[in-house]
Amino acid sequence: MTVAKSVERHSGVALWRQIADRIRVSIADGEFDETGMLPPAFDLAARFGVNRHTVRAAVAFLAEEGLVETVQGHGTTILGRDKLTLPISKRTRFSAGIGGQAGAVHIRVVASGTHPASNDVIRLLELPEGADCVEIEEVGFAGGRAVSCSQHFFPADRFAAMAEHIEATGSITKAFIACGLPDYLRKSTEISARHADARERDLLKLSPGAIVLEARAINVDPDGKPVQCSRTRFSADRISLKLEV
Amino acid sequence: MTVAKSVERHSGVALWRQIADRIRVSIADGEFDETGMLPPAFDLAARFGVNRHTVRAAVAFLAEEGLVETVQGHGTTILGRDKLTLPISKRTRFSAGIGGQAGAVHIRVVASGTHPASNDVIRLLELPEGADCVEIEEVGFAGGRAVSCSQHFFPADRFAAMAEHIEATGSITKAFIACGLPDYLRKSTEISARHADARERDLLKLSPGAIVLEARAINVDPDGKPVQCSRTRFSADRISLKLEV
DNA sequence: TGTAGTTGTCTAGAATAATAGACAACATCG
DNA sequence: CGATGTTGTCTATTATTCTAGACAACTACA
Repeated sequence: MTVAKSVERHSGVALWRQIADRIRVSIADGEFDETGMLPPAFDLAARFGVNRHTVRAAVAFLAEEGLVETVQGHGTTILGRDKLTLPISKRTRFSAGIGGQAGAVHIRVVASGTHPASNDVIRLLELPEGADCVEIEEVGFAGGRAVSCSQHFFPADRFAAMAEHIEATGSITKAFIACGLPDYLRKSTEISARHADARERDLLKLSPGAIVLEARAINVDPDGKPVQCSRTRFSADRISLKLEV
Repeated sequence: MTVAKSVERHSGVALWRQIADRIRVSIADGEFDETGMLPPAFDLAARFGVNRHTVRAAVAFLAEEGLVETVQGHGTTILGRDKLTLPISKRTRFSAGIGGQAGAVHIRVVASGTHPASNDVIRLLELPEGADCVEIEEVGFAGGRAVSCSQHFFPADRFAAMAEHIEATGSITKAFIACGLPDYLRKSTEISARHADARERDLLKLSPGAIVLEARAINVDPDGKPVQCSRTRFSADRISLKLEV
């Protein structure tokens, strides 16, 4: 009763996209671990019952994602995609946590602004009614790949210049130091999992249906006063979280 | 910092499909609850920045799914999509559990056969080594919609004719009676959630990325002897499970 | 009854996706 | 070097998707 499954035509999803998605899960399943390479485009075309050019489009898409690398005359190599592990503890730092597992680590601000804090943010940051907050949306990169996207909220009175400092240093820890806060601690972290929404798929270059780990965190200064609340979504493909007690 | 998100071209996903998916979540979010109807095709086309015909394709797709119903000259009505609740207890019966919440309830056999039981099935059904089992794949309907698909395994010695009886009666309970077993009890149920695979999407008419609830169950006769083990996947959109202790 | 608002259908054309084949460019290995 | 196997690029053709516009068919309401 096993059902051989090929690509579906007229499904509203282009063949190359279906094939790319299936190759991606085959890679994740370790199907090509023996050789570390994808089969030749011609073989893949036969397997999926499509033209070689269609497979080429799929593989090109995966190459753009950074999942594979193809070199002319040689073949298509599967790049190491070991999941990064982000330890979460009292002293969680994105860069330090990921560093050593991946090459360059930095974050890039995609949007920022100052505005009156919402009720949630007022509660989480223990702000007075009507206080302003700095909101920053940022994408985290490790080893050249986007692995996370976050929304951060800081009290506007103490951290008005966070956005500039983050852009300059590529690190929240360093930006805190620049704002006169040399140390901070993780007060709480809540973790959930769900489907990536359109915004996350866009920022993290995920496929439809991809799964994200969402961590909602509050950081406090050494006196226990909240300095940051944030909502970070990690691509579940690329990151696993390790809770340290 | 809100980001207006329109449809993506050249993404490998047809525009009508993207639009259908977004309308589906808008409905789920209650966006059209005031009127109970979709906006006119012309308005939707403007909202998504596409042609009216493209929206029509999306709405036709949703209509085929049974999510909406459009009538000429009037508009497109959103159909009631209250989730059905299936109580799970010692005396779980699909028909009886769903009945009363939805109109016609029945199951349809899509495949069946008798073969030597796998190791898992031998263990679960407590069969002697090398025994045969009857395997049946079936889709459950409620109110005209497919809500579940299942694989069932029965000991072949006692229930050789299950497939015929199920096809004839549309009910497992009745088929058991026809096989001389007037009563049975639920021994165990394990529940998990995951993405629907291609087979499930096909049988249940689900979209890519849809989520299924998977229940693995064992039923026993009044003497405690296993008579059935099964793996049922419910469309998480359409069914919720209620555990009764 | 008639008017406004809506969906259904038809035609046609443009843009995109997929197929097909030929050959060039490159890597590897004997 | 030369043979083989691979990817890259080009052209051409077909199929599908999307756009565009016109008008018919239908509903609802005054």
